[in-house]
Amino acid sequence: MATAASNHYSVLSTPSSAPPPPPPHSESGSMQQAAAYRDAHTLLQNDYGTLPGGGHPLSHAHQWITALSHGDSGAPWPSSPLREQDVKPILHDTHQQAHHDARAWRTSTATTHITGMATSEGQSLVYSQSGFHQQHGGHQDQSDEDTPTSDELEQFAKQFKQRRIKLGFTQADVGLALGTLYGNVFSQTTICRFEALQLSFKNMCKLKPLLNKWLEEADSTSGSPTSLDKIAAQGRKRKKRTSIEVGVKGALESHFLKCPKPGAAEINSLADSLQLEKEVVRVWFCNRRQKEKRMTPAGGQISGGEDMYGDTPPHHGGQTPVQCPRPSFFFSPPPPSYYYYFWGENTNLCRRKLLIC
DNA sequence: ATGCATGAGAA
DNA sequence: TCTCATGCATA
Repeated sequence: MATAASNHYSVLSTPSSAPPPPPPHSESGSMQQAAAYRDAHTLLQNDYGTLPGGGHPLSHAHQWITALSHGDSGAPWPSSPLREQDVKPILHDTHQQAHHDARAWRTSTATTHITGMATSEGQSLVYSQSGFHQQHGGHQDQSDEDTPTSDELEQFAKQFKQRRIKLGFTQADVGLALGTLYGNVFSQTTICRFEALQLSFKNMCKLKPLLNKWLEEADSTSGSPTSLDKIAAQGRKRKKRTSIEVGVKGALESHFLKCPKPGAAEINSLADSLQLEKEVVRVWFCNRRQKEKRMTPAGGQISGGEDMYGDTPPHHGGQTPVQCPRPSFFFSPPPPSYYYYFWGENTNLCRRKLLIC
């Protein structure tokens, strides 16, 4: 089953050699570029701005590529190493990031001294991953230079989102703007995750300065329209997204609970029994683990340690890693359907609860 | 908003 | 082979 990838790989190619990324020109008016671009594209693309999360019926820049795609059957995906789309923003700048990782996320209460606007902090996200404190020991302040605390990040994210929406920009717009402004393009996805605190702490720290700059730009600037230069899409083939069936997914979840880090052999047999490509299974576990490490779970709350399955290296030692072959009590054999429902979106939450109990 | 995927770098 | 940052594609 598992409606695996239908042999169709979208090919995104740009005939002409894609024009180089926007030069790090003056920052001033650059902001408008995105706006202009947005306007222009609003007419061409469907828009994402209408996302329930608070989007505006604006545009949705990053999908401009799809418009250029043209079928190119056959060839298995990894044929073209030409991956320009995943424009890896090479931000070497922003302090090579401290050692802290996702785990450093929002720990205890911490100091919530945000410089930004007031946001009803009534929902305290609880993506605490155990109890790690960030080293705001010696120098704390976050400006852009120092490592912000998770609370600061949280506040900033909220503030950012609010401002962004007020200014009438979509997440995609911002992503593009970052490209025109600083040469680092980001997708709607990334901006979205930033706002939702679904990135690793480290990643959040890296993006914050950029978004902050953008915010300042956007705030200050008002008119001056500018050219809309942007990065053109590059061609490449991408495996069509595999759609894993609910049932299969449940099975995977089940295995994940027992062993979040299955070995090759295990993956193989799993893939075999579930009738999935081995690679798909492998990737699924990778993504699942990654998801587990993010601070904000789907539901928006969580509050446990990250290493419940002890996959993390000798990091912040001391913890008692729940090794792979963990006691299997709750995932005995109730009817699958039950499980699916049980896990749903809040796998993290559920699991933690269970673990705590 | 999120699931599956890619690729660089690390282990 | 994993982690991590990131994004296309899709719900």
